[in-house]
Amino acid sequence: MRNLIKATKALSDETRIRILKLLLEKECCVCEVMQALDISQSRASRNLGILQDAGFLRARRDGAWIVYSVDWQTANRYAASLAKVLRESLISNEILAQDRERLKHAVRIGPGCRKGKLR
Amino acid sequence: MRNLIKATKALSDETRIRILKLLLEKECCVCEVMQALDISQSRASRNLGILQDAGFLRARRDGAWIVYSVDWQTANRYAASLAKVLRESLISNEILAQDRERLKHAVRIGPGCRKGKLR
DNA sequence: TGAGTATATGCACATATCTGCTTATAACCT
DNA sequence: AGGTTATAAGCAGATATGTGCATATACTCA
Repeated sequence: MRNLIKATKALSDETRIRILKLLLEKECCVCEVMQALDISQSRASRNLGILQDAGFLRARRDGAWIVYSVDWQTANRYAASLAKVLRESLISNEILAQDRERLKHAVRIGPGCRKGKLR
Repeated sequence: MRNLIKATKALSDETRIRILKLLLEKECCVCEVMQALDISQSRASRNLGILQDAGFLRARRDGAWIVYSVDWQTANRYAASLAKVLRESLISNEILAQDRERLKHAVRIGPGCRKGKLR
């Protein structure tokens, strides 16, 4: 029961739904997520952490970055079930379309990019 | 998106999961739910209302009682999807087994029964 | 090894959620 | 019609949640 609640709780927040829908398209590092959703670094990191803790995501290091992706082999079977539902949901949502669009132009240069520090 | 969040939020609470699992077995009135889960009347009523508002349940009057049941024809398609997931979940959960057991002995005599007013 | 940087986390605050208690509502049934 | 009763809802208090800001951590890469 605890696992199920953890999974549904994780999915009961708009920011996290947007993140998970994004990652269902393509794995991302934290700085790509924050650019795609146009949110702060701490907000992106924290919500990625919550999704990971709930069993939706796995993280791996890739050079300087930590890349998050959907964990279909998760230990939390409820997370996998819900991820499947989400995959078929919100197909033509405008907000999510914007997120995907911004992701196209996102670059892996770290959180500083949002402060105009594009070196 | 709002509908999806409403549905997941409704399912991110243990009391409501217990109620929905109970109603997946058999439709119930409020006083049966409070007896089965051993919770207060206001708590039962409020959480039934939240589940109904989220699209999981429908209510109909039956004599003196209002009977809640799972709404498979709900306007919120996400609620239906999640209800399907829940139907296959928590199959051998101990708490839910107890709820079902207490439901067997529940009677439709209203909320007063918990205060020893068994006339 | 050390400077630099991507990510995580502590803290504070605003807001939301859940519950019990109490009272209001509404519908039945005589 | 009116008393009775099942259910809903207002209120207050405790707890949980989401976020920004600032800082800590940890890893890379020269």
